[in-house]
Amino acid sequence: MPRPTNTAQRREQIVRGLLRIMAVRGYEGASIAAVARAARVAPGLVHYHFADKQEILVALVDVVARELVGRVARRVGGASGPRTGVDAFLEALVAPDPPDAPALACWLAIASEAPRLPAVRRAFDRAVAALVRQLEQLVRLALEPARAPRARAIAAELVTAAHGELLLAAAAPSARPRGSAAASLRAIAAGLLDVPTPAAPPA
Amino acid sequence: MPRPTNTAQRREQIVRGLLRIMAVRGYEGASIAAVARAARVAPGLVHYHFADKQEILVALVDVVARELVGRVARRVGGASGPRTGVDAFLEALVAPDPPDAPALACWLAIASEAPRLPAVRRAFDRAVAALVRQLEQLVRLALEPARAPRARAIAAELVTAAHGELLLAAAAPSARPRGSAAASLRAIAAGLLDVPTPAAPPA
Amino acid sequence: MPRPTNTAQRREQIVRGLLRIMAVRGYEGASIAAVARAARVAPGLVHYHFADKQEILVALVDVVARELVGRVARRVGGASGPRTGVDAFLEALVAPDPPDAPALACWLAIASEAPRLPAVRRAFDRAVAALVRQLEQLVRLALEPARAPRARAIAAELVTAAHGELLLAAAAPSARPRGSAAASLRAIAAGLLDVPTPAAPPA
Amino acid sequence: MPRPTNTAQRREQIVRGLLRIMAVRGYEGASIAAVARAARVAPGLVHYHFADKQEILVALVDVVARELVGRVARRVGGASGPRTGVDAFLEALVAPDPPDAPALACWLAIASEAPRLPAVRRAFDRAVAALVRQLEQLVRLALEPARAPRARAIAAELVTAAHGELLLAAAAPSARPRGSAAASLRAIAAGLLDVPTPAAPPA
DNA sequence: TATGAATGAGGCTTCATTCAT
DNA sequence: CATGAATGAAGCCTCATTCAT
Repeated sequence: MPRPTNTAQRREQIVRGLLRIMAVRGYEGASIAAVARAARVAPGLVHYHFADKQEILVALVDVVARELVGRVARRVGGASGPRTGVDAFLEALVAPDPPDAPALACWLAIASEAPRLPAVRRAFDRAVAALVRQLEQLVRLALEPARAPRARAIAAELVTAAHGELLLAAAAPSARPRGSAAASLRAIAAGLLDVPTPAAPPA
Repeated sequence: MPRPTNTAQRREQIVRGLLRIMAVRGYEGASIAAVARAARVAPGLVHYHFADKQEILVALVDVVARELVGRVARRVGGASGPRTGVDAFLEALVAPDPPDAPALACWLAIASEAPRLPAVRRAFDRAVAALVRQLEQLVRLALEPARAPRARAIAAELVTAAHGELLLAAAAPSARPRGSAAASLRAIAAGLLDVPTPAAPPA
Repeated sequence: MPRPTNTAQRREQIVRGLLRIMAVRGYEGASIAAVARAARVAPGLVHYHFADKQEILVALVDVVARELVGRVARRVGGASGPRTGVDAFLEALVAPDPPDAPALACWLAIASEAPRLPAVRRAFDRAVAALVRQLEQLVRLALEPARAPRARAIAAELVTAAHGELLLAAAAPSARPRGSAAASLRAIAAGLLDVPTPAAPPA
Repeated sequence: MPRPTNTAQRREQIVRGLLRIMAVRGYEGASIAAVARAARVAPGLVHYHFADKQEILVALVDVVARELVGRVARRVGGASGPRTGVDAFLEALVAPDPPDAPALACWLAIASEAPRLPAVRRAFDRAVAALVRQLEQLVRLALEPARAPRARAIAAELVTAAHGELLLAAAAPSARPRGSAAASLRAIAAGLLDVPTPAAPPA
């Protein structure tokens, strides 16, 4: 077995190349050549390790998702109470420390492609579901026991709202009020955690 | 003065061609040729009426925005009370009647391009701001007077959350709980309208 | 209707570009760029008039087939008797006048691609069937009336043998005896026209 | 003298890999990677044993030729009379038992490449010449002594016609009459063996 | 000998944009 | 205004070949 495989590293390297380019130019704007350059790799090598461009994107979903989950966990770890756990989680999603900015920009770009790329959608969908479950634990802690069954739904609503923040922060920056997106999410969280769900309107 | 100009109709026609294609294939996927075909217009004519592809997209933002606002107004008009006004508004954004589906898909596609296309971003930003102001009126009615200054922020938060619903409904359809996106938004609205904003954490 | 269409001429022009290149380098060896150059046309124009490379090839089958049929008809027209009609036909297939050489080389190249390209196979199949029918008429004249029902089969056998000559003349030039391929075909024709089909062996 | 060389087996293994792929996809369609996979060999090894792709093809000519000759010999061996010997030979060429099909498909693919690859053409040419000589013996037995000098030419004509059958069976399957290609060849053989060559036309 | 990674040229195709009519 | 052809620059991908191990 003369030649040990280094596929895993190379794939990661290339995926991170896509991350860097895509954060700035989006998926369609990320040419294979640019990705290869960013990954410091010969262009031909990209298709040696990936069947096509989309496959890199699918791999990227997992990489970025892992980073998100990791970062969120780190921030939440430092939170002092149940309520602050939820807040820390949401803040991690929308108010990145500078080094996380590319990953978040990328995350949004991925979401933008997902509707039209089934394989990407599946991967993204799984990753979002994981985020929701992660948040669900924190929500459960912050919720009075009687409302525990709502934990999942509330977590999903918060994750969804956070994605709205991500989207509009990038796409309509001045249409929303001053103040951090995190503050908005805290307000929403507060509302969901404290108020019982209203009955549906009589239609 | 021979020939009355028909530029306005032609532009509209072409813009609606883009709308139809873009709702399905996204912006990059909408080739000028396909747009022209959808608009039943010769390809060459497109660049007679628009300097470049992006200009069509910018025009599209206004067209779709007008439709959104119109539809929202129509639905809200039928609402019986202040609270149902807000709910109707949100529902109009996320639960389209079938004929509105393409416009909403397009809206999301526009939002996805906005971060990287300044001209599009400006137009989109204006449109979102208009939606926020429109909702602000309804929120004000549903809010006890003492909290009126929060109306704008709450409206913005709700519009933002609605965009999160749009995004994840298309990009991560199974990661969120059963039930209509509208119900989730009602829950969020209820929380925001009834609960005072919590103080920021001590940081 | 400002701009009259010239699609037909351009398509022909491009198809003849393919003919010239393919006669020398085969189908895979005929790059779109080379074809465009041979046709004195910009590379991009090729895909304006043809969906893909294969479509040019399919169009080429018809063009070359028409030429073959035409040339054969011309040569046969000069033949003096029924037997010489058949001979002239076969000679036209395998012993081209110099200006016809590229078309015949191309014909063989087409036959070589046909097995793996269904659309090409269909077109080629039709063209060969037409040749067979054309020859059938001549065979019928040369055949004693009692054997008329064999005319079609004999024509097919002769066309087939002629394709064998084409193939081996190009692929195994020295494996066959001196003397023109035409002479060999005359011998085969003589045998088929004069001798009743033998019964199949008892197996 | 450590390690006995296994070069011969490896080459054979690789050549048979090419055979399998080429029978289905043709020469250009047979990538080195696919051949290596079919041969269950690492891609890098291919160019250790062969200087380039064409060299594998040249080697393949001999392998397939050997198989053809062998199969023909086997079938002819079972023939009862001189005439059936010729018939058996031709049948072996055009009506393969199922396990021989890939080799014949490959044979045709080789013939298609030969015109443009001199080294391949030489090898193919030699192989065809060998087939002709093999058939010549059988023809001689079936021919009345006075016509013995024609044996070689007749053999060549029959081999040529058989290649025509191969080509059109693959490229124009429905343009020829029902019934086995073998029957057509029997008819041609009968004609050539029984009828004296006609004089050339007066030109 | 053998492996699997690496390279870089080149092919097909798409497409925004321009232009002659 | 309108049409349809024309252009040329990329883009994605394939692949024979080379190379380090």
